[in-house]
Amino acid sequence: MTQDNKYWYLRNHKLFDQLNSKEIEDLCIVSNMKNAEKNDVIYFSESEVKKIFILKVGTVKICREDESGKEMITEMLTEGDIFGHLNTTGNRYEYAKVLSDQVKLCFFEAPNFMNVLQNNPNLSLKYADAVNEKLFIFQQKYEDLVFKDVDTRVLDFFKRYAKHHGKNMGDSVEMEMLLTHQDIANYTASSRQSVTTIINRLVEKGKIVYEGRKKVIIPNIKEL
Amino acid sequence: MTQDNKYWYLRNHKLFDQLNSKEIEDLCIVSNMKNAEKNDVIYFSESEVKKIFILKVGTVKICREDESGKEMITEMLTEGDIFGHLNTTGNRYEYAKVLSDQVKLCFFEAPNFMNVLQNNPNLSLKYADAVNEKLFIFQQKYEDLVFKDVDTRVLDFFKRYAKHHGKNMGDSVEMEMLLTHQDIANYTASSRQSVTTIINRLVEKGKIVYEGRKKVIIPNIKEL
DNA sequence: TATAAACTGTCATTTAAACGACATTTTCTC
DNA sequence: GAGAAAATGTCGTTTAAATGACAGTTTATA
Repeated sequence: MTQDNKYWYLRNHKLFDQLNSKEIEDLCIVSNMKNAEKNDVIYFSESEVKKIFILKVGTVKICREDESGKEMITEMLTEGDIFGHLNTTGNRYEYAKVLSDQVKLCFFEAPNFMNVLQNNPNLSLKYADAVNEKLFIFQQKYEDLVFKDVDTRVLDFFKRYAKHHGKNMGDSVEMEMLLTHQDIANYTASSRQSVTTIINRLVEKGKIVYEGRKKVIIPNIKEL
Repeated sequence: MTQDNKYWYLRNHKLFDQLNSKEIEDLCIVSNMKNAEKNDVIYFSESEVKKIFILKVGTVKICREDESGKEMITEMLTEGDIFGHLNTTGNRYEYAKVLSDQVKLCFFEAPNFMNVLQNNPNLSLKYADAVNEKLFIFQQKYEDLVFKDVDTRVLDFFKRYAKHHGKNMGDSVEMEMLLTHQDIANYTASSRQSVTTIINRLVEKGKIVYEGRKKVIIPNIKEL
């Protein structure tokens, strides 16, 4: 990964698009690039140094586990998304695992990133915005878990997945399915068997179509 | 509420403690103070102008409802806490209701607050921190809802309530209970009847003591 | 201070969804 | 391409917790 690539990537990220060339160059100096592949764990919340990651290519899941090892997927992230933590306060054990064949990402060590923030009010605001957006998503997830039943949550999962990971072809959406039923269960706070049953009902109704296990087509996203 | 009171309040809030006198004065100009009393609704997410509130005195609950009117309490806030929204993106219907006899609060209209943020990188960072803290809390709430059963969630509620609303007297904690069983149910994503039963079990075990309905004592917070 | 309204207590009943168990299918790997 | 491993499909069973119903208690208010 050359310095030039790094430069252009940062330049084109929504967080940094208002920085001038000098500022981007400063960012370049404190940023690192990294590649990883399927099933790699690329981030531990318990690691020595706090880091902020920005996904450039690929898809990862962010997971937590309870004492018994039961996994929960808190986020599915893709191009342009950020994860990791700046401040060290009370963040529970959490890790990121690669779902796509490849990921490319860029990361900063927290203290370095903080320094840059300190000198760029606009960037700080954008960072606050990004955190705010995540806050909204989690508030919504929480609300969904309280108010909605499993069927609805799984349906919502497909809508959201289609939005973030699908290719639109008119009303229909085509997508590569990177998650197993168990993963979908872990994401929707449900069980593997329930997910299987719900998906099969959706397939029977023609709302979604599976071509093998890895490719899903939603014939009409509006009627899902 | 005189200008002086306003000044001292802002001056002593953690968000603003690094601003100089001139900056605090600027904040004063765009800030408003407001009093309200028990059961008043002081904030609607759907109101015309987006606002940021800072609680000075008292306790409020932040609620959401589903279509059928079922209430969920997302947050219990007290002195120094902030709520409301800066950006307008997709925040669902949400309101704040006063629980204590009195509240005093201070608020900014979003655009004004943004202006101040824009010129104070340190303040932006602190604001980002505050949002981050909220994010952590919601991630934790989500995790608890996925992994923990009702008994544990209600117990956790008492621990948290003791921490934020209790007076410590050595190992014991004394607190004014501002919530009904129904409120606790709405906060813990549970039912009124379950909460009643669980509380009575805790009382039988001597873990908590009720003096009337409004005063609760936890004899030994460490053994709760 | 009487009456209504809100809150709490305690049942039995229902229900959504997890769980266990095992068969079948697909994918991986040697 | 055969065997192992992972993923999916389909049941019956279990379970945690909601719900409904009604009685008792406290608090509000007229």
